[in-house]
Amino acid sequence: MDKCKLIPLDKIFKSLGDPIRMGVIKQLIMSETGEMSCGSFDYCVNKATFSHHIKILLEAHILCERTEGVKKYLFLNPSIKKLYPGLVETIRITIPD
Amino acid sequence: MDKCKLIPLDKIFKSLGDPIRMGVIKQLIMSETGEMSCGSFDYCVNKATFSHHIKILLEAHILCERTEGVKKYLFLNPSIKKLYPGLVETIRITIPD
DNA sequence: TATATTGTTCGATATTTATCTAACAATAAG
DNA sequence: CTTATTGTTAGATAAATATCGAACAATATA
Repeated sequence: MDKCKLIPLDKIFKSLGDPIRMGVIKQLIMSETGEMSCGSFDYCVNKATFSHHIKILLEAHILCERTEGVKKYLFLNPSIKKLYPGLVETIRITIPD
Repeated sequence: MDKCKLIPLDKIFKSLGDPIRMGVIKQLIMSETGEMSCGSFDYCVNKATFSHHIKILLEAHILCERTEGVKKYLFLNPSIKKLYPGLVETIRITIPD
């Protein structure tokens, strides 16, 4: 739970400092259910590259995953919003209405 | 003023995603006057390298500068706090008391 | 069992980034 | 005018990162 406290904020920022990864977060924020399978995101790179970016977000503990059959569903780590409430809000206000 | 709106958030995050640059922001937040000269920061790299990191923060418009004689004083861009109030607060809560 | 779907891993490559030393520029002080 | 202070720039190098194609693994379906 408090594992996120152990993740230096600069590592979190670093993981968010990429347009593709930021796109993932924004799409999750905008999603109805709060979770999306890897293949359901909009992205403009090879799927291997996309997988690489997802891995980075998972390792920064910004995302959590849930496997169902052959699909892997991703969602924002609820602890992040608790520990750094201003972080998700900052991203949210950059999403056009 | 609203020039910051034009800076994509992922670029801002990227500029913050480095321990040295994060150190600069934290030291400014903790400073009495809100501004510090380049040479007055604590850092553990060559001064040329440090200058490089400062440049990145300036280009991300997170910092502003003011020159006085041979010294250059740096301070947080006031617009950042207005546009992204959660951002500075997120950094602040990671600073030990 | 054979095929399709979903996602990861491997190996290679190109780009970006961090870092240093040395030289430089601008101001200040003697 | 000479020297010290403060910070930047140039050039070189090493490390990290992004990217892709191809092969793979696991599950689902026909």
